[in-house]
Amino acid sequence: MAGKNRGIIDLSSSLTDIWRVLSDVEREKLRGNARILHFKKNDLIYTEGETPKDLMCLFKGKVKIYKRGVGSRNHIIRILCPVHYFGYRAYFAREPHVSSASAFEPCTVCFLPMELIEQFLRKNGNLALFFIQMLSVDLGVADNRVVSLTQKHVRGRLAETLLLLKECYGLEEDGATINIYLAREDLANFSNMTTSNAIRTLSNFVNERIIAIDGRKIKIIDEERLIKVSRIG
Amino acid sequence: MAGKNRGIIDLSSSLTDIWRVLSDVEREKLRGNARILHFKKNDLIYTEGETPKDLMCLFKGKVKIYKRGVGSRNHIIRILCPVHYFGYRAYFAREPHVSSASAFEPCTVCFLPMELIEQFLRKNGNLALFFIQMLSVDLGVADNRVVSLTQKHVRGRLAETLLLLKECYGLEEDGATINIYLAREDLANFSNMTTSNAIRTLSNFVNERIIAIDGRKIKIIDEERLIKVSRIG
DNA sequence: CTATATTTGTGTTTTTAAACATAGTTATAT
DNA sequence: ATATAACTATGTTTAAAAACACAAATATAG
Repeated sequence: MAGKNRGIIDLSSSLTDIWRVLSDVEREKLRGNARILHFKKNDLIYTEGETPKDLMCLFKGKVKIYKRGVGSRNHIIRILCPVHYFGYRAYFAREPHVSSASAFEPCTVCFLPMELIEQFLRKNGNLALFFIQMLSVDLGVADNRVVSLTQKHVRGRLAETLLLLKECYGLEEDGATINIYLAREDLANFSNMTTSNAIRTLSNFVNERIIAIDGRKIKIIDEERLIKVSRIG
Repeated sequence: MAGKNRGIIDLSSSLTDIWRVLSDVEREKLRGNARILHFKKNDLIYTEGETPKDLMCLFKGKVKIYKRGVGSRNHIIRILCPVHYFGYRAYFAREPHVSSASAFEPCTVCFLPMELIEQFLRKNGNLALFFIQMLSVDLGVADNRVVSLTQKHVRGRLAETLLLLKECYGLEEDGATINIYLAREDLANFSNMTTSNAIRTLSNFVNERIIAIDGRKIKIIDEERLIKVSRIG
């Protein structure tokens, strides 16, 4: 795990979701145990097999959660934007991490000891519900995603990924360009296809005037079509 | 939702996991609100789009949780054996069911109102942890499964499924036959392949003396090989 | 700023799995 | 008990995606 520097950050405004459901005593205790780390582009935040110790909260930057697959093919499980919590599932399941997390771009992450969190949530029903809800939503997303990834064709999968990226990271000032700078390989690993297929399919979308590309920047020209392609393949 | 008859069943011995973490007051309240229903083979227990109302606990029988996919292709997300809880995820995520549950064979299911459960777990940290753990384990399983289903080849996926079935439902008295009676179509839907591919690949496994089949009954002859095939494809 | 490594783009070939067709078999309902 | 429907088995064809190859463009490190 790389990362350094203790930033001067207002926890109460950054950890909003959790902060809201904590008591004053809990807040104080948490404040004293929070560590804030910075990661450079491509830095590993945690990795498969590691023992989970902290609840992590992405304050700034973009993160991918991914798994080693067959051969050297990675699979991106999900992508994160601020403010989202991660890294806690494996702790609760009492098992090592089954995935890795790394920074797409420079990130600020807050680390909170899971032991403390577990201690709190045993007494604090709202905090417990907070985790139950996050896990429940993520499990629902996973259930839906597996059908898309296994049953849709390449075009449908890539279209879905582009829409997810837009959903997660939003658009730039032009109201069309997806606000993330991704290698074709990441696009492929998030869409269950080879890099060449991602490149080729992206080119096809350009020819069909569904998107426009400028290097790694992707502009959505015809969202209706993209949604349709995502649905029917 | 089909089902009938109020069975005479000892809740305390059947709901062991939850029962253990409840207070006496909670137990009494739950006892008064539990409904026990019986389902016939192939009966639907709940279905996609329905509003989740109950925590369900499988007392007896075998259940599949599945999703409608592209075209008429279903995807089996997971299979359940007694005693396992299900149907609560969507309630916690505050959304309709994204999956359906149906009975592989005659089943006994206990229904507990989710409102009551949520009310309890807000005060009862152990109950909250119980759900957090179940969700965390299931999410980890889902994360692993998606890589298998998307990256392994047909042989590897089917081998993995056979091993999962053995894990879940165990073996018959002969110590080799998997204790479940499944159509090839279900096998296919659980392994992300077409029915013909499930049939063909099963035949191949028979020719290779990895398994033996007698109608729908599958006997594992060479588990080592099956594990190897599951790993390397 | 330049050299080197990585990524992107395209064409071609090969492999894998789906789709289709059809016959035989087994369940199921009446 | 028999008719009907559903499932299983196998061969053949077609389509989709992976693998491979290589040139061009672009990042990145020193």
